[in-house]
Amino acid sequence: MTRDADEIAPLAPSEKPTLRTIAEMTGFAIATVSRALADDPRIAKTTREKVAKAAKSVGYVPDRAARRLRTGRTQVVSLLLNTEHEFLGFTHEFLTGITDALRGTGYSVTVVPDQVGEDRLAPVRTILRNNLADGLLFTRTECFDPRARLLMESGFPFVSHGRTEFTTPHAWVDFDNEAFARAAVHRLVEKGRKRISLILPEDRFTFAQHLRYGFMSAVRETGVEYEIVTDVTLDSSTRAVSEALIQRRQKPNPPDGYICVGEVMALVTLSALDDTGVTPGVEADVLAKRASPIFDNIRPRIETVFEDLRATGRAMSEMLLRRMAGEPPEKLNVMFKPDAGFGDKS
Amino acid sequence: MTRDADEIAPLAPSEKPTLRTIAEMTGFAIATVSRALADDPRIAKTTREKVAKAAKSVGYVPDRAARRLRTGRTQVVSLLLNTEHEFLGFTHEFLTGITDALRGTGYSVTVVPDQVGEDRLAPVRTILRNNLADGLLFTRTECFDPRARLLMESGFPFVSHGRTEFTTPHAWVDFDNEAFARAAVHRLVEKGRKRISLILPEDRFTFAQHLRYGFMSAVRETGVEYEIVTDVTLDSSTRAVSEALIQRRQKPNPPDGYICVGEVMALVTLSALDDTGVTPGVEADVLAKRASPIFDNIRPRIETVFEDLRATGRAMSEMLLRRMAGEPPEKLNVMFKPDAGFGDKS
DNA sequence: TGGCGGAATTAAAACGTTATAATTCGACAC
DNA sequence: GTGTCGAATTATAACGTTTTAATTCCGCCA
Repeated sequence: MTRDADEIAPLAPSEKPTLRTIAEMTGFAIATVSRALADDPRIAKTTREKVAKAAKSVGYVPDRAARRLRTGRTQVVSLLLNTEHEFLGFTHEFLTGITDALRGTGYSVTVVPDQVGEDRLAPVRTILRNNLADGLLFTRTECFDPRARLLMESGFPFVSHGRTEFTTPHAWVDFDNEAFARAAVHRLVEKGRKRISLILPEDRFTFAQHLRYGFMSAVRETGVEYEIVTDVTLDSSTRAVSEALIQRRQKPNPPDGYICVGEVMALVTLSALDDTGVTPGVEADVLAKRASPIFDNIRPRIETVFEDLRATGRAMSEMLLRRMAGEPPEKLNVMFKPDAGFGDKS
Repeated sequence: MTRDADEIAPLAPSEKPTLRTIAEMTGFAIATVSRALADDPRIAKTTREKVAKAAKSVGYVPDRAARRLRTGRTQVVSLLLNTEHEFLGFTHEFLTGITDALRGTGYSVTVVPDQVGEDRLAPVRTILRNNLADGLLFTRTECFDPRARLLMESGFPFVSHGRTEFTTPHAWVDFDNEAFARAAVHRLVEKGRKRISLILPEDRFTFAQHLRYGFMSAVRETGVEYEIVTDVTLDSSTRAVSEALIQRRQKPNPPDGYICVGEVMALVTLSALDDTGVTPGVEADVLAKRASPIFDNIRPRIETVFEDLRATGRAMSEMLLRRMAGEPPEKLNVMFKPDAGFGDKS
């Protein structure tokens, strides 16, 4: 195999270029080309440059299947996506953040459904066993999330949206729901409200604990009356929630302040108030956490705190990249704080 | 290699099972096992059964990377997802429908961002060139969609959400926006409205044509006055739309009927009316297309028509499976009709 | 008895990589 | 001159499949 000077043979431009193509163009062996493209210092600098040039000229892109077969790395990130219930726009914003952060990294995202009602572990098992991804993102984290446990045991890179209560550290991104709940109570008291109502997520979710804690401590600090709705959760149907709220209003001593974790709850609450003849802002106040900008267009206007899910998705993906690169999880945590707080309309 | 009677050797259960594992267990050659698992009739029935049993007992799952390398098929479906703007819940519902339909097929979905403002062809090119998927789904189809054109030229399986105006047939799923617009006009006239306003998507999108056509023909039939807002489109920011609507109300002869293509438009319209002191249902009426159930909780109540995006995602995926199996696109079309129509609250 | 045909199975190559273990070759020390 | 070292490169095997082209083996006919 003669290698003639500095020239690059202009090969048949027909088929999809492989390492072999470049090897033939440059006269080097396939192994050399592979190494050169990986910028291996054991390959002479001049060689590396020549190879890089040739690769570029034919638009070489490594074959994912081949690389995956050889290395066992998939170049895929899986997202466990809750398919039952969503805060308005959650999926969209979150996914946009993820694809944003992954752009140009060579990783692609696959979406895997996660049914909270069913076995949440099953999809994780499939991914681990069949080696379908190099890393995992998931949401709606539980205090003792079985997925997190399994992934930690397996040493598989993942980032959760929400913390767990395990002692072993893992990567997470979370919103400070404790601060949100606390701020909401204080704001309602400030507005002169006397009895505050809250609907929580199911107990098993970590953020339920944070919300409860923030809520309760602010309630104690202020001495305001309160009630936590018991027969209904964040995941109940809007109809069930609506009925529960309406029924409550027909009993004595109804709340005059509502804290809503998410847009859907806020809309349901507003409509329940409307249906029972209560005017928000007058006889009662509603405060909410929102994840999309549409609330600017809801009337009556209500005060909200913004959870930036696009930024959340971005942060989680960036962390996952670092985990997959081998970085230990200890310092990979981000807590998003509620913005300046209630009262300032955006 | 002796094959002893009917027994299956109980192999070391440690590592991930491959064809080789099963070959060793059963005493057959790897090629035979491969064929047997594919239910190739050239393999003796008894052999196929024995192999199937062994495969099941070790929980064999074919390695995707290897199969992909060998066959060139990726077992992946890509979804081009608009990341700029969404109707509320669109992404969530649509994606849920897709993962629903793909469950158990062995296909997984990857999400690729599609920026309408940028080169919509770029991600398609990447997918084709690097063989990143076996099929493609996309939304926000244009009359002469360059993506559809390229994919048809390449013979690559795809299903679009929305039709094109190409003469070559391709698979699509669409909502009958023409019927929606027509029904909306008629309903508003029925309610006694005299001047009807519509905000359209950008002209290049096919559904803009359908909406316009349905709107205009109903307007002619009824002789009602109308206006199509020109300085603003469905993709304009909510702020811009809001301002346009408010400004219009301050001029003479404002509309008293509004047709809204999507939830966001409806909310913006409602808030603009509220901000200008107009009470929906009294001085004006708002009709909308909705894609999520939250509208039940919007006050004031407005009449809506439901576009089931989950079913849309499901239908598109099922079609794509058939396209990928080699079925010609001629008959692969589904048109979702607006439900019974306006007036009946769900 | 020899040969033929067909059913069942298998050996081997290939897909495009990467990693391990050579191999080449010139420089330099003795 | 012989031997050793190290830098640069390369041959080769392997990852787990599918598929093409053998090969085995048996029954059957002449």
